[in-house]
Amino acid sequence: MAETVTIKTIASLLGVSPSTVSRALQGNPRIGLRTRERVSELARNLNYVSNSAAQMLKKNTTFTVGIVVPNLHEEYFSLMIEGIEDVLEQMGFQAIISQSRDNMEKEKKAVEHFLRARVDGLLVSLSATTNEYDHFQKMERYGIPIIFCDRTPKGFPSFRVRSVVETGLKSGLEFLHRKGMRRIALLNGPSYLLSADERLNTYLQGMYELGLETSPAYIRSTNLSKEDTMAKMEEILGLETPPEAVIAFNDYVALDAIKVVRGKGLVLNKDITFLSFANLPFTDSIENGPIASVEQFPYKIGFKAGQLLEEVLSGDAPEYREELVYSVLKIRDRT
Amino acid sequence: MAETVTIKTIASLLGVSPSTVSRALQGNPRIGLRTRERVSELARNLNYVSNSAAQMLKKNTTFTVGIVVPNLHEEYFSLMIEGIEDVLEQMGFQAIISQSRDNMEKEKKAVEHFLRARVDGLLVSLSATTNEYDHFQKMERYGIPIIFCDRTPKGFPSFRVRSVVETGLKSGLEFLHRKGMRRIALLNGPSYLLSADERLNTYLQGMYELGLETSPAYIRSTNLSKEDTMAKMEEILGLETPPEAVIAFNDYVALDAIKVVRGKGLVLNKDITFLSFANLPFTDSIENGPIASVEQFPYKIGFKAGQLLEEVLSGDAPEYREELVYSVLKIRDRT
DNA sequence: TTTGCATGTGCAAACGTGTGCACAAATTAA
DNA sequence: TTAATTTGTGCACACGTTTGCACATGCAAA
Repeated sequence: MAETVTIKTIASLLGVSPSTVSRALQGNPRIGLRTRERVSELARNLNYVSNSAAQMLKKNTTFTVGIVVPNLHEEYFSLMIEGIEDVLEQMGFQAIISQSRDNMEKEKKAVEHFLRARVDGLLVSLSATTNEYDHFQKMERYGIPIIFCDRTPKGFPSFRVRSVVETGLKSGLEFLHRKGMRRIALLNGPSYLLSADERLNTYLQGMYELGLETSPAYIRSTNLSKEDTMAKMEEILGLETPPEAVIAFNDYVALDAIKVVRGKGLVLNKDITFLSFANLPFTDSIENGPIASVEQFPYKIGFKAGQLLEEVLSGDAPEYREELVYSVLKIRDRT
Repeated sequence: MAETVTIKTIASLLGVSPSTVSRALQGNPRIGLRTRERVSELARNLNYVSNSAAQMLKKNTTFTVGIVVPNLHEEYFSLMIEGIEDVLEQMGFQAIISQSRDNMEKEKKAVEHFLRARVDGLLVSLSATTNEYDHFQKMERYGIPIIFCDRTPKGFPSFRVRSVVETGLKSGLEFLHRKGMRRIALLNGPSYLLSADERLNTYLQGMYELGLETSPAYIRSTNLSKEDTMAKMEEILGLETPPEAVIAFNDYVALDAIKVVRGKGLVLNKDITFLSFANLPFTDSIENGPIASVEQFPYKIGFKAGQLLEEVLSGDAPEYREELVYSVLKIRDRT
């Protein structure tokens, strides 16, 4: 309908120059009070909104940061995003979000888009299939800082905020041990995720410290798809001596694995017990769900990541750094 | 680190003019093959990425659309987003997402940001607290089309894609009736949402058609916060003759309401039965959850909204239009 | 009177990219 | 030979905004 109104429109309508309008809108004290008021009133009436592309071109900053997460439906990530947004808001920054759907190509496209848009910073939780980091190097070559959140890359020096699984998982193993369980399996995530690595190492060390035996047959990794998770759970249950407890990579993996258990007519928390990660709000409502969860505080991870970005942007973080958020075991009542 | 590389960098390095580089990168056939190849090779080596702000300024288009949803953690919305993204992707558009957290002020800020960024279109699911539409009018005055998805405004003419609750809900009422239930309550959403309106009207009409009595005491609306939902459910259970069944605005409301029921020591699907909307994947795993759900096909809603936007952008949709997606009842096995 | 200093405004260039037009060189047609 | 055409490239301006600098006016101090 109406033509887009620019600073020039206002200028010619008021018989002043565009520069005066620009300064008036910025509240520059060198512009007379009367002019300033006339400008801002007309701007309001015409619904003037500045063109951020033009501003960006001049100022070389966008006050915008990009967020790339594997998906949006996992509450874990949306809580993380809320943590990030809460920091950004008080910095006066806007967040724009993209999901990679755990697909490296989509992740690359999203990153490329953000680079073209010249965001001031990037916060990333890696897609499960990402095994190249060229797209991130490109960003850094353009001087755009990247903070990796929780799903951090292996062997790629960077700023990162990570959840420490060790604290919560060791408590979990001790808890299962106290319950009398000895055969404990690990249904892990893909091996190229640091978080999967950490779970595995902690599991091995924890089992060793408790004097429990481990076996390669008890350790499986899923690519996080429902199909693969169910297949791997089948394998675990098909063993001559199946485990008494399974530690699942996260609640979603636990849910998919539980489907297999139910399908076989086994009784949860009796024939087999689950312990999981990422304490989702709705897991309380699941019939005989995981007996305990390792809470990782995703909101806090996002919040710290936002703060770290703020530091980096203000030049206070000269060196790559890693921030840690310690996990805690939450035991559920399953009587 | 490295300076940002522009078209000029490449031009001076190659001893040609910026315009030649620009044309070469666009594959303009007027540029000689040799030059074209030299340019694109150097561009690749320097990791050149075009500055979309500059492009936008010239071409007055961004190939970007904004999405504003109340929140990201409800799978309903993230599925809708996936539907939208799948259309946009094949159009060669990028989606950028913002959440309003059901807060009108945040919604306004997000919309304003998208206006400044001059997105080519906007897809919106209204925040639950939105009761003014000035920010949307502003967008339209700038010629940016808006498609409302599912949470559509009342009394504000617009393009919209809406779920039709009638089909699924009437089947639901008949289903409860066949199960022998007569006292059926409605725990509705906020009255300014069209979807709440439609649930109410369908409920009233359906009850009438089945010859069942209705009473104002059986009709409550929550603002969707956990606290309010629980309070309203308390009210319903506190009645002299509480209902045999409750129709909840959606699965989240049902979950919160179910907490109250459990807290009172009542037995689900015996003392009181729930029927709900928005068939979330995890509701299957809830102990004695809703006996049936009205499936609204959020992915389809998003997909249709994307297609409608495509039409509008290509000028094929001169008039405001409403697309409907019909709901269906999904009955769960609760033996 | 000149000088100095606010006060308020405009000019012009710049950010990175795209494009109409002109033009030079090479080729072909007459 | 000259004229017409093709092929390849550059100039200059535009998009909307910001900003260093100049300048014009008014007014007080020297």
